[in-house]
Amino acid sequence: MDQSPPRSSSVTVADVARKAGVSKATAARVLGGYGTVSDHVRDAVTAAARSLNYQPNELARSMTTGRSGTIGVVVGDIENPFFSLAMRGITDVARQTGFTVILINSGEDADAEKSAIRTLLAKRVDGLIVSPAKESDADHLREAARSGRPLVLLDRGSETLDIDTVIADDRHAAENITRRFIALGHRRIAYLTACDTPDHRFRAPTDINTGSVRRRIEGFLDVCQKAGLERMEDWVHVGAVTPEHTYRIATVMLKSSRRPTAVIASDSVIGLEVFKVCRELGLTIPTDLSLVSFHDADWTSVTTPPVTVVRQPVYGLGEAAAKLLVERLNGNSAEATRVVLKTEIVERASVATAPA
Amino acid sequence: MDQSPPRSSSVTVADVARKAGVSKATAARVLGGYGTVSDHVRDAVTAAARSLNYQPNELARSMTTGRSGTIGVVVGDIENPFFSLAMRGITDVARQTGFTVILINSGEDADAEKSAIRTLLAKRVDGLIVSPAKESDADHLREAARSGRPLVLLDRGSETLDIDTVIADDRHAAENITRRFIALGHRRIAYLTACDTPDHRFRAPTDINTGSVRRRIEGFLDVCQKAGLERMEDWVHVGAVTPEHTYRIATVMLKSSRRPTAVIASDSVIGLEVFKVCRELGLTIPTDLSLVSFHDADWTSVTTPPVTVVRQPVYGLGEAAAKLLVERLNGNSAEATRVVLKTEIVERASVATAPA
DNA sequence: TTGAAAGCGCTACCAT
DNA sequence: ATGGTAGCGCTTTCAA
Repeated sequence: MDQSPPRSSSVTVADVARKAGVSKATAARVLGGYGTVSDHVRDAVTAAARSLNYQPNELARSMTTGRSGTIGVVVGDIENPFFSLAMRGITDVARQTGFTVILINSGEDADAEKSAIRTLLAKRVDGLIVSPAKESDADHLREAARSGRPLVLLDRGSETLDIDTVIADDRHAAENITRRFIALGHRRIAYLTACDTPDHRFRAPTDINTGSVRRRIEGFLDVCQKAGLERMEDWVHVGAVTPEHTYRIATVMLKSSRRPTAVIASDSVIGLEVFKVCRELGLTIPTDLSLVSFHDADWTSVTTPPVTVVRQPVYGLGEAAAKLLVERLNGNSAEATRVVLKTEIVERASVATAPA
Repeated sequence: MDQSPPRSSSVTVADVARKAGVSKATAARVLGGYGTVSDHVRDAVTAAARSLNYQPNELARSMTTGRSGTIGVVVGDIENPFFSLAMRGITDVARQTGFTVILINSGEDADAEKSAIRTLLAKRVDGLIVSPAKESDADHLREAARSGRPLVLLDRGSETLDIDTVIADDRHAAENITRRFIALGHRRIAYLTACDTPDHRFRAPTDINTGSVRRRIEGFLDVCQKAGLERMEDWVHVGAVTPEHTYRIATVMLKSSRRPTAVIASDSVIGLEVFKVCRELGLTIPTDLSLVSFHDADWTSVTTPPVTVVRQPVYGLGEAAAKLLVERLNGNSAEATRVVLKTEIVERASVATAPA
């Protein structure tokens, strides 16, 4: 047919139109798949496009339509299995509905998150899914929500924010675990979280900026209080931001003479580290220490003993968030929804009665 | 000052220019940070922009400059720890160099990958990082490379492709493991991979479309052959595409009367499943079966026994790919590079001499 | 230093 | 059914 097709980047509708011997408008109609064209012309344009190796410019398309077919996602850390699985849920829905995903890691840093949202908005994403690092200053979220681009909060988000949110019933899960521990005679129960406070000490749930974790700690403290356990705030450890930090915190905690007899790990990365420290210190699970971790990570089922976990519907969280966003994009403008997905406790063998 | 700022989406340079009492061109110069402007005018424009809450439209900017500040990434499955870690390396470099990342999952499907690349190109990404599902038909890769947008292949890519590539020394790693096994007296050594063939049976390395895996199997077979082991092709199992598939394959394999005494798992998801099946069948590692897995996943260090792995510099793979891409974007047009990162065998306790 | 005007490639509206 | 044309919001000559 033709010799070497020209560099694709420069072929425009105008070129195709010229080659097909029709107007730019007509060529655009068939290339863009809108309006009405006769079969004859359609074939001619299609042929011309192919022979020129025409590649549409989505940027130009977005410019005029005002829609980019893109959704922006801001997560704490894509390396964390929690987020990578949620991301899978998001991207699956995106693909099915014809959207493309821009991903930005905030590193759980509020400033980075703000700039990420600004960048995404500047790139004219059609909507946003954000897993906010902090909820104390949520002005950028409110602003984003008001920018006209739909915003859905993932896994976090406080009740005070009038924004679509998809979370798990973290509080409920934490309450269940705590009750179980207490029923088994545990009194020294520790909670470990990556969330940090300015002075790395915990005083009250309001110190915690991450909604999902705050709710869990509230549930934990509530149940403890109702059971007559006092000053359980002292057993909440914050700042397990990296495995190294967790290692240090867990080591100090478990070497203490008044060490806990039960531990709740706020995510699987923390749970893994606690497990390792136990080994290192020669503590036997569950005889010496009972352990429950949030997130049903793969490793939890192959350890000896396998560890009891809170299974969160992580993929479903991402999926639901994306579906909700797409609905908004399709014009659903009902008031802000709050989707709460059920968690489930997977009993394995890391929980036992408190040592005497 | 002003009353409620207008909906940000509609504020353009023209609006700012009008408010600041300068021409559109001048306003654009300060807003875009190019050209020269007097301090006085700069201040006026900046003030006007702030009071109107001006948000630049990157789409329009990209239209005229031809650069979008975006790189497209196509991976097999972001849920896989391997890819999520590599992705972390990529996004970190991207952020540092002012780029934004569009992520598409191919699901290891060649057609999906093609359409992903097309989409990305249509969105005018500045460059691409792809982890190709198959290498047999790499026309779309060649075409992408010729489109003028730099392309870097991640973890995979054959020698015949004249495209920038970042991989690990998989072959070397596989050779080492195999030699070790043979030295320990193993003769029935199985290799399990997710890569599949049309009839789900393995005959020769050329059946394998994924470069990294093909290289490993080549290394495996080579060492076997030199050691005088014959028909080791029969011990290569393909099609462990999901945990369920792996479960089935591993179960059949390990229940067989001529079951292997050593297994090499081609990734950590497969390794985990093999570990589970061993448990279920009551096989003791390493007494009954030696196990080595590729990818130093978190779970491998907490099992009993902990499992020996090939540690690949996964984060570094992503990082190197992104750095290489950014160099290209900055004009480096030397000929295609092939970066090979070193792997390391992490000795743990899942390898022993062959059972008698 | 500043301004006017011409595009970037496409869609969308209004005629014909 | 088809063509002409006016933008989208920005950058980038070219003059002044």
